[in-house]
Amino acid sequence: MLTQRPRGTADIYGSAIAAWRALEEVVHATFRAYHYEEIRTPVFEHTELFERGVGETTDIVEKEMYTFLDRGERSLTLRPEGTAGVVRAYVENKLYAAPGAAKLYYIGPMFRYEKPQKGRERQFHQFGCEVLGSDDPAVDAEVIALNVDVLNRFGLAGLTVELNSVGCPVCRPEHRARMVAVLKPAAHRLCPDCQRRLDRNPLRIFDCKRGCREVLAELHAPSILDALCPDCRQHLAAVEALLTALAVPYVRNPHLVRGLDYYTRTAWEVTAPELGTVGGGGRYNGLVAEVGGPDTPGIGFAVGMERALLLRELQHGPWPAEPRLDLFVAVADPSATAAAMQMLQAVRQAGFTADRDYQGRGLKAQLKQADRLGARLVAILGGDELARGAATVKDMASGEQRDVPMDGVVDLLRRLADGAQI
RNA sequence: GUGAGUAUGGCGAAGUGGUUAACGCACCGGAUUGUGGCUCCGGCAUUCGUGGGUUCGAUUCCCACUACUCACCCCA
Repeated sequence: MLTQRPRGTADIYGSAIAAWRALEEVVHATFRAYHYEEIRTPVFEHTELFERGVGETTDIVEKEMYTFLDRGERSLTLRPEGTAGVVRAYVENKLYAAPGAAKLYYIGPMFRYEKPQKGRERQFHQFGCEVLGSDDPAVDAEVIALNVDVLNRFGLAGLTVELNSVGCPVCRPEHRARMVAVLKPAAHRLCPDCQRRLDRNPLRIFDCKRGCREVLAELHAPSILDALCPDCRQHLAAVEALLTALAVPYVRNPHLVRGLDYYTRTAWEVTAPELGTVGGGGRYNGLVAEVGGPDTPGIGFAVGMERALLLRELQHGPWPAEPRLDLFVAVADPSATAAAMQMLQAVRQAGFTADRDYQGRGLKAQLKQADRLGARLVAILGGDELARGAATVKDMASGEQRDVPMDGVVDLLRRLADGAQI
């Protein structure tokens, strides 16, 4: 146990880091282009925030939260998703007082107590955004376009936007009641999972893979799209028209249900054939009021970063190796240690990457190491060089070597960087 | 929460109820004095996830536990 990470967590290091940083850079650059501001909220919040904000009956709240008491007997929970914390911060800091809609994005770790499998961990990472203060369908369309754009910028292809409307407090309860009324008498014909869904989330039965859909068809169970109220219907139509205008390809999926209770109207998922869901989002017009703020419409999405990275690797293979080392300093004699360190520091401070051996290995082994590290140049420093006041500098690609004054190595590197030959 | 599979050196991977647990890669050292990539030679698991049991004897058989992987559920 002592040397084993907790289940469902990962150490991210080595060759994986480059891919992570690249993704993070794409995220920041994309949100900057759309004029979003980053917000960093705590990784833990009061448990009630998630209970209210995510929904008491969701899987997340019922069985997936990392909840603990702190020393002051407060119940705190490691955030299982990003929206609740951002909405809380929006209300607490009165960001609604600023003119216009608030456009916020976040990036960071989330925590859910789940059984790990491919693309699913207990500590995972999401980036996402929230737009608070506008009910304009143009915002829906822009946020969906942004959701796709950021993934495309990361090099992901073949993504599909699945789009649906889950209605609003006016039309959803009605639809739900009609579904239950139709299905309840036939409950015994549904699979055990769907019998539970009937009470919890009847819309999900449309997604059943075990034949329950046939029962739905036979009973003419109502589709949510047919049950939408005029306002919701109009909103959806406007969003679709704008997506088309933006050339964002999407498919309607009337069975798409977002897991969290706070969603209203627009709901979507971005999926990849290789992996399934990479990200998803929706509108949540009741959430801000639910957590005690002014009645404010909102919309947002989240993308699973592990999944984006996984997909990137499936589509393009392993991330290319890190850039090579500009200079390796081989210490051929301990008496040259100080001179070697001076050279290293000078080269590093000039903006190049440089390294040496710390194991006290022989010159041969140091050259071998330099080769493995992909060093462009190796500077050999020993008794001879000290006496001469010049390092023996070897070009590892050509094998040629020549004497270079101790303080001339930076200059040489600069010339090489400009394309000169050694 | 349900189901299935797997656990052998840094990594990959053979193997058998019984003296010294293959092999490949990596790593370390050497093959001329202070010089890499190729080649050659040598070194590198008192030990086979952990704990029990069966047995004269178990890494190989049984049980439990733990971890990992995959699927379901759900989701990112």
